Amino acid sequence: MINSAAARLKESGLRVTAQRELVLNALEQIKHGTPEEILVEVHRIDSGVNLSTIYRCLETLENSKLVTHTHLGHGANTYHVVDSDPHLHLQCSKCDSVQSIPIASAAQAIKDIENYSGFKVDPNYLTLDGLCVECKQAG
Amino acid sequence: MINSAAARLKESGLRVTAQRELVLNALEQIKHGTPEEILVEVHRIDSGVNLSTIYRCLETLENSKLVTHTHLGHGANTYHVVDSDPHLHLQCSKCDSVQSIPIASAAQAIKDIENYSGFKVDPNYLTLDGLCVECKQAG
DNA sequence: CTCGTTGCAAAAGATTTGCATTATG
DNA sequence: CATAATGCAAATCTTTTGCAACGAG
Repeated sequence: MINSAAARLKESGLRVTAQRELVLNALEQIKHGTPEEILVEVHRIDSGVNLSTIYRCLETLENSKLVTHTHLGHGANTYHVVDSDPHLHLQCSKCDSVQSIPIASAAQAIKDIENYSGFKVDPNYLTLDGLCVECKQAG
Repeated sequence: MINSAAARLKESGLRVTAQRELVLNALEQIKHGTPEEILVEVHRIDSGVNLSTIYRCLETLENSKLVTHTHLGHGANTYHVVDSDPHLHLQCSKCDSVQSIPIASAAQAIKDIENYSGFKVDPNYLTLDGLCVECKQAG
């Protein structure tokens, strides 16, 4: 837990609602997940929360930079909390497993890309496809 | 044009159909696009082609490595032809513009990430979000 | 000719929206 | 108490699938 969900909402100037706290806490539990997966986690605490509320909360939280999302693989979007230790995602195109690694491991490389392109890269959104260790060996 | 669409299909052991040629040629024209955008381009030549055929063609072509796709931004999937000069995509989160840069500029980045994680990265799928030059200056 | 491919329509899945109700500040 | 957020149901958008007709090899 970085900081209480309520505190982070307040800092961002957002209303503190039970649902938003639940979404933030759920994301901290599961690290990353689709709206559907987040709903399941939220329902462990309060089964009355609606899917469209999850979507709306995620949109609000993303606007306030409390969460971000990436497009993992071929499925639905995946959201995760923004924290002090940004990371990038590696997804295996064979088994769909997702691995997170600290952004530092690619920091210099990202600088190279920025210098080359003039682009300001947002590493929170970075997702790479490829083969994980297991599938690489198996294949 | 890298090689005639029909020739590439034949090389890959695929049946040569008008629709597949149209999809390949459309992708060469527009460089990258969603199934819907590809349909529009294909319809300039033959307005009888069905959207589901576009989806099926793309799937087939992707299986044979003639095209790949990435998840750009917040919208639908984007497909592009595979050519001899692989590139990665940079998408601006503000204006949604897409810039392609040669893979070489990220080669070291990818090596670093592979060394760190054990992952075998497929750079054809790589898309970075961030701010393009214009929006960076504007913002 | 045979079997893969296509068109069409319907189904399935994901996300968004209108509106009445509830709850925060 | 005013206004933003929520629940619910319906609408929308994207992608997939069953099936009969068509076309490549």
